Amino acid sequence: MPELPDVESFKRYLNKTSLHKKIKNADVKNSKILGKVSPKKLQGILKDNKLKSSKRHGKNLFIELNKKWLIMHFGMTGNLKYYKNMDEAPKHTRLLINFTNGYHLAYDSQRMLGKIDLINSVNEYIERKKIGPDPLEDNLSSKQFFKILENRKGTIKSALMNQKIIAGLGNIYSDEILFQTDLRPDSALKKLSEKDLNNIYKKMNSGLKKSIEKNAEPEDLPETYLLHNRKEGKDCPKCSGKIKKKTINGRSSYFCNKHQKKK
DNA sequence: TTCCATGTTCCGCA
DNA sequence: TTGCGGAACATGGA
Repeated sequence: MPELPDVESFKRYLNKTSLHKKIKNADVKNSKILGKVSPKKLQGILKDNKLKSSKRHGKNLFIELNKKWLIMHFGMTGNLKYYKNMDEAPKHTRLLINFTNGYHLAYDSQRMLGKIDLINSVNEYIERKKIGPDPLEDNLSSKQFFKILENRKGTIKSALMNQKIIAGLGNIYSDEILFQTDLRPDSALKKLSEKDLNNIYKKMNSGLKKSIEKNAEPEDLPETYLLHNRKEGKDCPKCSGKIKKKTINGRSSYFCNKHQKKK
């Protein structure tokens, strides 16, 4: 799940459910999901604290505490859930925050590919990790978009997925954007015209916004989206073509063999 | 049993 | 320096 629209949905969910509530205590269920912070320190800081505000940049969710920020990355299988009764607890809870009102907020992660850490400054973190601009949060213009892709080698797909170039797109949304732009994911970046890049820019923005509008629920997205048939050999949701699969940058890419052209 | 999965990082090589 | 392939991480569904 967790690409930009999913993390944005987590953020809104967190804001709606968990901000400004007094934390009774917190429980690190599996310390492998922690970065540098120790379970003891994290639990100590969360105890009697409040979640004050939240920010998102790319696939990262930042949650403000007193003078500190909690950073959550969701990996491939991360999720947040706010609930009251313990029988609703998600199966793979790795961090559990218990509020004094009797409710709980669980960070769930089946495959544990995500990370939770404690940092001092959001901007400092983004700079240090060299994370690129967020298309929505940073209001990225088409001009800036051209500029950050300028003089880069490789395929358009790997550029879109590279968090250091642009933050938030993953495997599914990169494929989706290129599907809607009629370009094959293995097209060479330097062969794309300004018009191609402008199309990608537009589809990226409209696609991300549309998905956020629908809380990143795939079933609520238009039937013409690739994600409904993102499997080798399936029918193209847009034309009479068939879906093909190719490994690009170590990830499976899916595209229509008919309406998507390689440049 | 084997393959694959919405992510990131590290290594070796070109 | 940049980019790519492959592997590793840990878990479960098909």
